[in-house]
Amino acid sequence: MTDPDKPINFIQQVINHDLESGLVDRVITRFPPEPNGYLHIGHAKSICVNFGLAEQYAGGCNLRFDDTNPEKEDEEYVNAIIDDVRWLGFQWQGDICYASDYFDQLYSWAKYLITQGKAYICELNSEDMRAFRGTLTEPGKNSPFRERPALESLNLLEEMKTGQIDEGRMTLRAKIDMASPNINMRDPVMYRIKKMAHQRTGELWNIYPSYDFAHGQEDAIEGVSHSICTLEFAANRPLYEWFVDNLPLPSQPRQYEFGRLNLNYTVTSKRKLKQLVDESYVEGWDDPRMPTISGLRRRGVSPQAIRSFCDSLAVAKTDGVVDMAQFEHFIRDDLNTNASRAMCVINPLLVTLTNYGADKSERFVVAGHPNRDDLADRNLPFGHQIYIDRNDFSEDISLSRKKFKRLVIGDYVRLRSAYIIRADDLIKDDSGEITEIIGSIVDDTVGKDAPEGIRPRGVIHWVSATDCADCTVKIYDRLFNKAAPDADEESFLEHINPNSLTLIEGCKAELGLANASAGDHYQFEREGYFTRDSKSDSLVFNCTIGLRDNWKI
RNA sequence: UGGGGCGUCGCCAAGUGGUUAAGGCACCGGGUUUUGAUCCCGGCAUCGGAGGUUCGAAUCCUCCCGCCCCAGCCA
Repeated sequence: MTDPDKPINFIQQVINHDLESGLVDRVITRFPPEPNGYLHIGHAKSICVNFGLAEQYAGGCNLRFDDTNPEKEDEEYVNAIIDDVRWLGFQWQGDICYASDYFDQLYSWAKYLITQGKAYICELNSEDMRAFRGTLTEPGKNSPFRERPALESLNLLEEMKTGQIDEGRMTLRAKIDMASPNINMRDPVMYRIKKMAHQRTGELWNIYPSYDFAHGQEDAIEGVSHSICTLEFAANRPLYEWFVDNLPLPSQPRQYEFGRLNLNYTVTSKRKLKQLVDESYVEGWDDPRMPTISGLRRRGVSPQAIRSFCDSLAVAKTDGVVDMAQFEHFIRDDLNTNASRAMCVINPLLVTLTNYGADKSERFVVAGHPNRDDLADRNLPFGHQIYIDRNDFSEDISLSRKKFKRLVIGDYVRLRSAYIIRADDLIKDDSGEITEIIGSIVDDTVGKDAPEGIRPRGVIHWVSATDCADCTVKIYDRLFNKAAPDADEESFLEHINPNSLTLIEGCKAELGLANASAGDHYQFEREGYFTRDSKSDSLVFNCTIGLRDNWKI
């Protein structure tokens, strides 16, 4: 799994050092999502880093829900996250962990800190607390409650816990340093009152621990050796360490930060993705245009493509924006080697083959993949009438064969895996639209080179007009038409691409496709990669991504 | 502005005093091809800036410039 040629990243350097020095004997990491939304491609990187490290070092990785704020969290998200991690192919160590499982322990550690004179109940309201905190350039001022006797704080904390104090009236704060240049160290809140039921602990608690008071201790309880998070938590590290140093923890985890993944032409912020869902800009968290794991899955992106992409990313401290094209490369790369080939005519144009009897028919057995015989062969019916794509025919006979490698009247083209045909005539309706092409086959050309004197202009796909499956195809474009939708002042919503979804009905697919199921990947030859939509009962295919298209006029 | 972090090709990114400054994506040429796909060949940077140390610097020092994060009882 580990690429020997891939350079060692800075976290691996730290781990190697910790292992050699004996500081650590087993590498334990963790992926700690808050269940307040669905996982997205950015989380995938974190998942790959954490589970990947555990795998490389034969350690373990925990899946732990950081459920310390019932206000934003929901069981729906918990289940979706579990599904996504599993779908990506990762297995966590032991049982799933929850911060809420540690609420009792956290609470007793809070009391311990009060006893040590290192925490106190503060009655400043949020507005005053902000004022007392100072600013980036000015130090803060001590809370008037800072020196309150430990016993008093202990009693008040108990009252907070049991619901005797109103929300917002009090907090438990760590007594650190109101003059610290690091604002996170200016007596941060450890517990706040939230008289709210928690999806796992119910009505048991009226107070909930803050992220800072919970995270490092959760890591310590679980024996996490390397707690890897994203760059924005770097300023919280001194606080993380302060709790680790001042509490009688079972282990001393260390925090390391790396740059989170950013992709252009999309947003990776749970808050923004939730807004897109809540305000119906998309159909849901799993809308195929969403950069969520579930959206990518429904779109037809494979777990392996996501993992390959994530593995291609550097674990470093630079915060860059990765080009969507890089992700697309890995999607195509995976699909090209794994997707079965098939034919589907998206804009059907009827072709009647005059020299192929209406009562005649054949079946061609065709490979499912050009270089993989483990993928099942296909059975393609052929007959008197077929469909080709309207884009594969042109009335302009002046187009050079180099410029237009498709069908024109009087010239030949190869039907993929079938006959060479010639277009002889066309029929139009009253409005001037072409309704039918009249053509003919060249005998004995299936699976054989073109006979002397006949040079097909190119190869086009087709489907039997009588033996095919009607289907709908959904083509997606980027959700935003600006590379950095959330870069400037105006809302990212201003940059939503109004044409991100194109629905095309009346497409004609080769017969076998009628049995496709969601999760199967196909390459519709000359078009792109598709998968059956998991949310539709009828035959609907989502375009995962188009084939690369290099030709220019 | 106080603190923390980061600046190597259009994008991502190796590089830890001596290399022709990896690799991938994108792009541009050319070849193969019953998918204008795939595949194959080839092209593509002097390292944010200015000084300095050194026989020698992307790598060390100094100053400057730019970008990101922190002033939620969010995570």
